[in-house]
Amino acid sequence: MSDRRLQVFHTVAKLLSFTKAAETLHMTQPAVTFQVRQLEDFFNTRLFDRTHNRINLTEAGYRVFEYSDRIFELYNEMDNSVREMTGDISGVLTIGASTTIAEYMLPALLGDFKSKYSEVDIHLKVSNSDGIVSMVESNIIDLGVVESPVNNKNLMVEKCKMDQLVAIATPDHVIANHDSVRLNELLSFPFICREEGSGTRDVINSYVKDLDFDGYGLNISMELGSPESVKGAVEAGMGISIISKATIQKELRLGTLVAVPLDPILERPFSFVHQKQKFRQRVMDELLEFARVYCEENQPN
Amino acid sequence: MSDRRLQVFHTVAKLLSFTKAAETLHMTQPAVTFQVRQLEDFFNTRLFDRTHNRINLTEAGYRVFEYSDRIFELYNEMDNSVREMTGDISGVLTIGASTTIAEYMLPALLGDFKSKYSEVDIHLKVSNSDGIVSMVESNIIDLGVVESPVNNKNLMVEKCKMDQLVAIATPDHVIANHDSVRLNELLSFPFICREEGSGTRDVINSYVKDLDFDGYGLNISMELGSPESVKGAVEAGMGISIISKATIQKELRLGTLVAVPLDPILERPFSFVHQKQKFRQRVMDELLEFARVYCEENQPN
DNA sequence: CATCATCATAGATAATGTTTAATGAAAAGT
DNA sequence: ACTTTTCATTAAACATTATCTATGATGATG
Repeated sequence: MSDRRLQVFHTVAKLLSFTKAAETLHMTQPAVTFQVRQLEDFFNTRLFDRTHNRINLTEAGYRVFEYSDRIFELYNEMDNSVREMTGDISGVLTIGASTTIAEYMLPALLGDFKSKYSEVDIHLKVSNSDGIVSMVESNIIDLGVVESPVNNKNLMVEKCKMDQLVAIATPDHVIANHDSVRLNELLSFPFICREEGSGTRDVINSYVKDLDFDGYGLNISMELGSPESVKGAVEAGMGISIISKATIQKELRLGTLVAVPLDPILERPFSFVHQKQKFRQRVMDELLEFARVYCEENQPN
Repeated sequence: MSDRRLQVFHTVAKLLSFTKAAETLHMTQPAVTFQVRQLEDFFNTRLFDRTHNRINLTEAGYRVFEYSDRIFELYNEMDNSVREMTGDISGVLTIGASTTIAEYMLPALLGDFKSKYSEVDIHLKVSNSDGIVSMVESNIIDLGVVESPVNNKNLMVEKCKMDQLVAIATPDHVIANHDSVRLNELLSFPFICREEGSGTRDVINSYVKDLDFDGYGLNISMELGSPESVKGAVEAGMGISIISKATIQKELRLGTLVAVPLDPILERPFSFVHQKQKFRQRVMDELLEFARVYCEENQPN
């Protein structure tokens, strides 16, 4: 809700760009110009300095920016306050997540959430971890879910163990009926994995390093560019792999793959990041709580 | 500026009536219904209880009302703050005044004001004193100018001596070249005046009473319903009268009437009334100051 | 039970906001 | 110095939203 002109202005002021503000607000950039000018006409003064290629807030603009911040905070507080009173869980929640999470973890979680709270509309943006964090910072998204640890003291970070990495193989493979498998048992088999630089590969690398094998590493026979292709290769019997359990739910149900927990267990916590302002959207608190419970339930397996 | 829905809602909540809110906001009542419903849809709850013929705020509505108050205050503060910074005097000012003031005093004052600050738009509403005061109270107008004293501790009242009552006659009348005239000198002439109940008549009555004549009153030969008709009668040589100096500027310039100050002087202060909130429109402060100066200048004559 | 006052609804119209396409102006690359 | 690129503005067509007119429904009042 709230005043369109102020909202558009606020976004431009935050991003210091008409173009980026337009993208963020899902509108074209002339429309942004229009709204900002409305506001400038109203105040009878320029709010942005456009003399250089980069725009800057004028003194008046800065003041409007500060006030609009406070005004939006109040709007937000009002919104929460009313919805809390009426017990209403509805609204729009904009979430961002890194690729793997967005593709394998969130659909199930958000699906469940949505079936519980049907009046919530969820918008999901996909980007890499850094992108997600900066989107949270600039209020483009309400909530970010990323793999890597986040170090940003301006934001609230909450870890959630939803992901476990497991060894996978075809059902007829030697390790298929083990209850768990130690790393050295895997060394002899051809190993398929993601390319250097991927989040999953990083985790596996440091797992191997932590266990401190005396020189011997994994027998990497193939490096593939996506979780899907890795699964495909393993299903085709080309080797084994270590992969996020969340990504292979369908294959487990179909019986085309078998998952064997590692010993010691290899977990990768997810981080939920969001602004640490006092008044968040009620829907978001609800989703966070929902996610916590979800983690507990889907955890120890 | 600010959010239309909230603004409309706020007005309805204040007046507890869709119809009255519509009048106040210069719109039709269905439009008010529309905006309120937008807000109710947004919050997913009713804000007004319409079960009885009189509407009432629901609990949620009351909360929104409180918040909107704070939000508008911020908007207002932002507005003033920015305009103060840029030295901008512009905007819309809605003034209300009682008939005589609106017809004879304000046109000159507002004309001068407007020629100094051409970007100010002034809306003038005319009503009786009580009506004006209650309009100020419910924020329908920003500033009220009335004759009678105002006793309302919720409002700020500022007196301003702009009006002087003088004796008027044709230029060939006996009293025409007096520097001043005492009441007893007037008693012998046919006296024309406003009807019982009018503000001017009240003032004259109490003036006569205060001077405590021993029984003799004015020799009232005619009671007329408007300042214009009183002037006309005096111009036609039918008698003398006592009238607000502001109402006879044109006649003085034309020479069709002569004004003689009373001894003692008979003054009628005007009262400016407005809300006493901290943040008023900058334009209004400017107008008040302008009026003060104006009073000083047009005073001692 | 009829009448008045008040809010709701529907369809037409007016006002605002948005997009597409073209233009201008400043910075970066050649 | 000259193109290319990036970013904001302008203008006109188009879309959305708000408002008005006319009318209906409901509760209060005499």
